[in-house]
Amino acid sequence: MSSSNQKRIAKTNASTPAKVVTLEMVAREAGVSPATVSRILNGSAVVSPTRKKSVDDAIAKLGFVPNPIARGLAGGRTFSIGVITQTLDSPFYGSTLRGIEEKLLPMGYSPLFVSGQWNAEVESRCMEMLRSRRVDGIIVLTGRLTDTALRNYAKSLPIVVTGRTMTAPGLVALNYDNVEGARLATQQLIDLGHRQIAFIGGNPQHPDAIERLVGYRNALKASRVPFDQGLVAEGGFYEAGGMQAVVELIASRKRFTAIFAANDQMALGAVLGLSRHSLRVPEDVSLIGYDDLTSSLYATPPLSSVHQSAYELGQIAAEVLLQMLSGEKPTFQLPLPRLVLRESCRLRTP
Amino acid sequence: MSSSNQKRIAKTNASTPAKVVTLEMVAREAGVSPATVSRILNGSAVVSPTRKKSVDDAIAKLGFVPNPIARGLAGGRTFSIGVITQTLDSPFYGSTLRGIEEKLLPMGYSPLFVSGQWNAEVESRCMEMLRSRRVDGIIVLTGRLTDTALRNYAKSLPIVVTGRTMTAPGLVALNYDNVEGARLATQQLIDLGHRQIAFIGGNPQHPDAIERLVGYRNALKASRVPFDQGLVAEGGFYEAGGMQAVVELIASRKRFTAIFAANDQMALGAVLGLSRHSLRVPEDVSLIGYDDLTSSLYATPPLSSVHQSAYELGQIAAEVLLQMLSGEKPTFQLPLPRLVLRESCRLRTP
DNA sequence: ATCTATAATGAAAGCGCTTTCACTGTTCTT
DNA sequence: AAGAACAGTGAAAGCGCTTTCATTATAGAT
Repeated sequence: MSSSNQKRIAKTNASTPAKVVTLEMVAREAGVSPATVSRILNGSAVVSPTRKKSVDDAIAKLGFVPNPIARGLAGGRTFSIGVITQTLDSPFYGSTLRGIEEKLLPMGYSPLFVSGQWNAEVESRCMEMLRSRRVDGIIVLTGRLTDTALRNYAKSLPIVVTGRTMTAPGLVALNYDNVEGARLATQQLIDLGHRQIAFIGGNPQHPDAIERLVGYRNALKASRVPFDQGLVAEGGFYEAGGMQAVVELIASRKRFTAIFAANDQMALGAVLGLSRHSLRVPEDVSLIGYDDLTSSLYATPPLSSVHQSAYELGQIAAEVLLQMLSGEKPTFQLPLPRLVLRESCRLRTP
Repeated sequence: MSSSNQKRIAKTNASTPAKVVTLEMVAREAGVSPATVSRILNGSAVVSPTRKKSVDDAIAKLGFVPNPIARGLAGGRTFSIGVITQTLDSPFYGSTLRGIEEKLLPMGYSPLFVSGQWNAEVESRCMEMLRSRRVDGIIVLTGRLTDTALRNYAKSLPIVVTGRTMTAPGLVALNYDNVEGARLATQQLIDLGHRQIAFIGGNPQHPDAIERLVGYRNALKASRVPFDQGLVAEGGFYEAGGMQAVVELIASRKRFTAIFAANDQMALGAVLGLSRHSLRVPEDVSLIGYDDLTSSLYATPPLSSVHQSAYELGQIAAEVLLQMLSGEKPTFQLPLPRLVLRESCRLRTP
């Protein structure tokens, strides 16, 4: 920061002649003390209706908007919520961010989004940054921090974390039932007559990936279909990996008539991989994905998928955090995963 | 905000026993005045090397992190940048947000993302919100605000806006050359022998949509291919619209052998629409999209598209704003749109 | 009617930083 | 060698709020 910098700022401000209305001006206008105005603003004490009225009038007349910065300094509350997402451009979490924003803004809170990039160290830095910005609470979308680390952060700040199952004081974890979702998808393929069902998994360190594999295996076992490690490939949760996984699967000469991919992005990549070998979906291979992205509805063919509303997840996370901040005991109900059948899977043709 | 709320907060803070290191503690530790520490932090005045050293040591020893809230109140600068995007879950702008974040964070600035939802009124509210949060500058990603409105906001705050061409004091506009990009795509289809080239446009109020139509027409004119209004359909920039547009085009019984879609999402929808009528890409219809989304690379077939880096756009926008904030004259170079040829278009088969 | 508990208010002290202002030494001038 | 100019520095006054604390007015108790 050069000093010329500072000067320029000063100049910019000068060009905006004292438009800002302060609480003190409201107090003077209403003929009360600043303390009274503050109390009305925060509902932190009872104020006589007479004064309340005159203050409200003054606020309206002057168009007063409280300065969140000053509130933050004085009161310790900044009305901002830190949100650690992993990448800002994820088709899945993007909707979650939208859900969070939509719940927060009407309540006067602003989200502060930062990307952890699926990296515990980066996430820690984000945490520090958010704390230094004095956010009132934090929402963590999955990520790679250890439960212990989170538990620790939760000592100083209310936290809502998605994508894991754990409990700790000052922390609530929100998790969709991945095992059940994966079971549903696999069971559907079994019901369609498929027996050689390949599984394209995500990053094996990722809890979602692990749980979905479990669901896949559970379904197989329930129908006495033997599990075959050779039918499991890793796709890293991105399109490229899904495509690569299919290519490897085919190269291994393992027979399969269906694929369950642990997310839609990999499923989409798989479609391309299959087509490279002149295999069509669903004529030659049935396919089910996971997440039910908006774009999956318009894939060719439209992709069957396990729906879990990312948007709703965001809304719930925000709501829960708001409840924690207001001292209520958080209550919530996560929707169950459900299978959305479209055209990417069909009866096995013998 | 109930008073129980306040109490709860107080309690939460109490459980974090005075971990916060303040500038004053650093000053005491280093044996200097707070003013000196501040000057070192901001580089706002020359300080003797001796004291600088001892202050730096004290900062390191105590692990001091300046409180941006207090800085905001005292200095008028919050080191936060407002970013008005339209939806947080856009596959295109998502990358832009990432680009912005990556440039801002290392410089000590934090982005504050808000969604304008392609609605001028909502955007105005966002603007007010950002101003009330005292952001140091604002980046607007396209949006629907009038140029006049922006010009006005720019009087009190440096602004960078993308997706339009305009000039104003305190404002810089960044715009990709949509006309040229659309011309490139259309020309390519013409070069491949196509003469009946349909155009699926976006929302006709959207400048991008208008400019891309112009580019399409320019290319036709340059090759003396007559323009046919019947080959133009509107797809609203989403998959659903792209699909719908194709369905209508087919229903109108207009012949066409190629389609240029004004963005990839519509192009992807178009693929599905075509397949509904047993038309394959590229065998029966050649297709080129716009934006070159990551997912387009893994579409089946991989989609040819006009590449314009959303990510880079974000980076440049952030950089330009930073330059403005430091009083420099902003310099930048927007990359030209370029055509990325993949498998969705081929020579016309007569 | 007198005393105490309670409700409603204002004065004033910060929150953690920046910035002006005034004050010392130094280094140049001439 | 004496005065001017300047480089470093600290004291102190805020920034716009919240929150204690003390004070006064009012209701309730005896």
